[in-house]
Amino acid sequence: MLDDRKLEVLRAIVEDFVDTNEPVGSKTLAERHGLGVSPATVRNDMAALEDEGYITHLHTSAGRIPTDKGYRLFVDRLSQVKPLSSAERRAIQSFLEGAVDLDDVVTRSVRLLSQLTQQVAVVQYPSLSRAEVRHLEIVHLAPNRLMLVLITDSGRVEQRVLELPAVVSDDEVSQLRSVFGQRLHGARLVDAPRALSDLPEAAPPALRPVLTSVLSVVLGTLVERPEERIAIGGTANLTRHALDFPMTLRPVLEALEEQVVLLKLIGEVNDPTTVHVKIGEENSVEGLRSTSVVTMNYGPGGLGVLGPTRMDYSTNMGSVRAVARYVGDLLAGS
Amino acid sequence: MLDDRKLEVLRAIVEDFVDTNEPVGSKTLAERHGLGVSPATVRNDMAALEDEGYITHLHTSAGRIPTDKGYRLFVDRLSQVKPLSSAERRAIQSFLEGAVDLDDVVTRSVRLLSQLTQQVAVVQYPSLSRAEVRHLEIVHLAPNRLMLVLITDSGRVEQRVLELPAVVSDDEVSQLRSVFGQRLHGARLVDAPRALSDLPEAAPPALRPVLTSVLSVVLGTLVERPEERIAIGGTANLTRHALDFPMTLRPVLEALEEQVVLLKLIGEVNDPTTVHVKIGEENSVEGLRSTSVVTMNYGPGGLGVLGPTRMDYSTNMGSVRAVARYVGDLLAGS
DNA sequence: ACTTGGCACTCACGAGGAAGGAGTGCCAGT
DNA sequence: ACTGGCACTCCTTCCTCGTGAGTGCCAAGT
Repeated sequence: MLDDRKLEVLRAIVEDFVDTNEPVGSKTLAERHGLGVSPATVRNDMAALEDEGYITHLHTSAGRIPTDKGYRLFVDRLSQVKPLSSAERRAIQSFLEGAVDLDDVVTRSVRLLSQLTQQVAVVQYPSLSRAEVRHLEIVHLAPNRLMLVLITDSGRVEQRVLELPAVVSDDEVSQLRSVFGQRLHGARLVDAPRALSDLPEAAPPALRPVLTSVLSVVLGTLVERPEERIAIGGTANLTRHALDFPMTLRPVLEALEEQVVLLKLIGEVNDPTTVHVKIGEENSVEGLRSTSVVTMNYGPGGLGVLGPTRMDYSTNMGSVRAVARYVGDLLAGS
Repeated sequence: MLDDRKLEVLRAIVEDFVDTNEPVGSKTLAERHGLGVSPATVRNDMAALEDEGYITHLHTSAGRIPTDKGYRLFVDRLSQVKPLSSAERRAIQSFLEGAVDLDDVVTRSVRLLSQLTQQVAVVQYPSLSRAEVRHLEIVHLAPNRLMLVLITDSGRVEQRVLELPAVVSDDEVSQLRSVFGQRLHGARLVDAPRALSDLPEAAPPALRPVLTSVLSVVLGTLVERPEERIAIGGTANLTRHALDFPMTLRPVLEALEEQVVLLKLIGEVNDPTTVHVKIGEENSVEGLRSTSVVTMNYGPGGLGVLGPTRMDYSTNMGSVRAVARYVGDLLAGS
């Protein structure tokens, strides 16, 4: 059905359209790309491609533009992830190496990605659930008030304030500290419930009420529904491609304000080691049906970029992959 | 020069224009607002107002619209901060009371403000410099690596990782901990340099090298250039008023991505107890010359909203003031 | 001295129409 | 299976013209 030349025509259409943002006609296409056939032949191929749903045209006498299905085929079979230039690699490296803490790494990654791709960039903080506990600090804020500060191996710091039903002494707090410290140090957060399950019985009776409160906070807010954080940047780039958005930017901007949506974007990844692309209607999020998302995991979290379906997939996939790898290495090494 | 009726005409123009987003003409104005004079009279007043620079028109046969100067006069002399309805007050209260930690307070405030005003909301995290130290924790991550976790009275938590030139023992770390703890507890961060100035001499010689490193990080990164954080939300609201932006949203979105710019917006406040308005050209930030900003301090930080100059100043000022007060109370009480 | 009705003038805006042109689909020829 | 030719579609651009909202100014009224 789709012989090699038809695929070549599709590739040419996608590349031309991405480049010029104008529906591409048979004549210009046959000229510009060295297909070695006449416009008429290209027209026939185009008609076939249109029958299969890979391209459309807005009205009878307009050029063709790729459909979501067309982009999909292009990404899957016709394009390759484009490696970055060595200059770009160096830029990434030096830019990310300057980061002083996790917040900084994430912030810089967002900037970097949005500047490299000229799209909206999204970076998830390392997920808590898969993280290892490096330190759990219990701070005695007030007689009946504690603050838990959890530090993970990826450098993330989470805190929770906790009101106790009864007053506790400094001494009891340091007992708590050592008990939790011993049990949790080096444990992964998902394993915490198991590691802590027999705590109440094992502890001295006097400590139990406090211990149970603290335990429930640790398990409840840190393990069961760990707070996922996400950084976003480069929203201004949306206006750069404003022409590509059929209606307005409104729904897109609205969707991008929802943490849940962003997590969904980044989280829906099957294979954690490759770049992943969602195109237009493939997005489960209403309001992002006219956008494409390129994502990848860097290990304990994900990152990616979002832009119009008419984007340079090869390059963007390259950038996302490169940044994901650098960030992954950076976090693993620290 | 500007008698009462002229001022009344200006108010009517501003209110009408904010309401309808259409240049307002003498006839409709004389009808809709009970001015008790004929259109011709209104026209004369308009001509006077235009001579003074309070209003303009885009072309000869179009209605009048307020200039920045006109809005300024309106805000200063013709409008009052509009108190919120009791329903709104209750909504704010219940919405903010649900917050569990500082991050949550800030995030919720941003949402709240952007929803109340239908504009872009900006909330600064409580500034570190004015904050009191509640706790400084020193965590021994690795033999030659420490993490400092600073907790302030406003609930803010800052961390810094610190590489030491030499290996330190757990014992030394706990000494450090107690030394810093004693000196800093309850001190304001701006007073830290004084409180810590004689530390190296007072400490046991063996501890000095480490102590100096830690000291320099505390002073350098936490005191001298404390990291200001800012949360922003409701960007999608910009598209709601897209018609009001002469060019595109681009420069506005770009400006909003700069932390520095946001800080400038919120920071340039003289009187910390009242609502503050910057209108159009009054904004020192290029790119925000077509926007107005309504801000107020809530105590250790500031917050505000940003929108087109054509905004409902009375209501927005009311919302900003109300939220600032609630947030201020909330943080002071915790 | 201020206010008012009248009146000519300006100018954005939308409708209607024609010319231009890019691009298609189809067919017959090689 | 490819190609050139050709009629057709229909978007785009440009023009014109009528309409109406709104103004500025003047002379008359209070």
